[in-house]
Amino acid sequence: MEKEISQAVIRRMPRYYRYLGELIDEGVERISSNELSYRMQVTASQIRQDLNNFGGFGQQGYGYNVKYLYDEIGKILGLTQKHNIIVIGAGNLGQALANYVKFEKLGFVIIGLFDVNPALKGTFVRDIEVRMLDELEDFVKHHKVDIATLTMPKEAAESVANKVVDLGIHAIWNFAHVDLQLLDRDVVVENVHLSDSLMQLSYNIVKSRQ
Amino acid sequence: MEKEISQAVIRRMPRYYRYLGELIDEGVERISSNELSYRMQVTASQIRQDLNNFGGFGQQGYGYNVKYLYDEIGKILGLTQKHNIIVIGAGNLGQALANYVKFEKLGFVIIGLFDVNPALKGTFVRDIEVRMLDELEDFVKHHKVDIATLTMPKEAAESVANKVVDLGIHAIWNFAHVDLQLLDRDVVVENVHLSDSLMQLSYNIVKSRQ
DNA sequence: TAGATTGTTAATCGATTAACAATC
DNA sequence: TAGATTGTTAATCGATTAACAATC
Repeated sequence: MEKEISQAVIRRMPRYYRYLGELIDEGVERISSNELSYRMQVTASQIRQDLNNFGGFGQQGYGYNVKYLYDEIGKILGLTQKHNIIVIGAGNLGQALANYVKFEKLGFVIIGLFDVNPALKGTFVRDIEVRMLDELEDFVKHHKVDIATLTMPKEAAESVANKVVDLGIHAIWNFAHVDLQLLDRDVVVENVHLSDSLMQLSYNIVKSRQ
Repeated sequence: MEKEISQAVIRRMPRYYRYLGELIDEGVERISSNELSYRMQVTASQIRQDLNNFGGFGQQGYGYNVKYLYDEIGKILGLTQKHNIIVIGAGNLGQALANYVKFEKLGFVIIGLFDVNPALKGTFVRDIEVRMLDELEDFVKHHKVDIATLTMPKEAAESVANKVVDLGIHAIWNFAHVDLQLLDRDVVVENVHLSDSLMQLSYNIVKSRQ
């Protein structure tokens, strides 16, 4: 196996991707690590190190071809393939995510919305029908589902997460405010803990006042 | 000035806070760094190091008093004071956040919702009226606003961010998919880049398949 | 060719873990 | 007092930055 690439590096890749996309929009064809470092407020050294984890995308004396590098990072991030997403928990946050068209441009398409509240059954968010959670097994049989988004209350998250993995979904985007205990299960989890983010902001507010 | 505490440490504090809250709910009175490390899947050494950045909260031979430590971390994170929040951008995400009651338990209260779309003027989300953005200046004069949440399209984010700081709001919770350039401005920014999170998940999906 | 800039090795810095003396 | 466990120093590990030879 090749040497593992650290999550610190992975976390920075979407940002590179975003800046390169902006450069394309501006019509910039080539860029040096030095110019990019100035724009992004990171060191040129870090940019070159990060990119060289995945291969040599530049050319000495020239720099990087913007379009080429953009496409390569897209490949690295798996954006060349479509990702079908379901959202479990059709409350405010679930509906908000289902309404987000922006994700579709990156290849992430929400194809299903589930809840346990019978009052929501058959209602629509955009063109997505809200189904009952007990229909999930049948749904998964007929649709390819790549990612399950968890936007239900934290009490239910763990058991739903296990169910989802049982049904063959191997990626979870978790908004529930718990650490899912899925040890030894074949699943990758990405957490979005909004209240943690708010608390970090709060800390920095207090600090800035000192 | 005391030695700066790294953001790596700060990022972990809300998680400690959450676990200690759960321990209180379970009726646990005291806990050792070793027991806590087992629950949280981190090293006991890291827990003790992290906490000792802020002071000695434990007692040799005893461990940590759960309730006391919980309260102290709450103080560190600034949760003893109420934070008034406004949300700018009353689209899906903005409305979802305005509907989140959970944040209120932590002292974060959403007191205003703003947009530029006249169709939304005067509508309500929970008990929060949607106001037009040009009413913001007047609103800020009559209400204490601690945090401005940006949930508008990225094109507008930078100018709104500057306006908000001009009006005396010194904290921004930014959901717009841009890096706000607010150098030399007296403001703390916390970013939530949902599509970056999704791309990181996508990378890990591809990797797990190899 | 000469200048520019990468890819990569080496040096530094910071964060994590281990160890243990202090002490409850 | 003896055992337990912290607070803190020292050691290790990993990530970032600097330097420069390779090369376009």
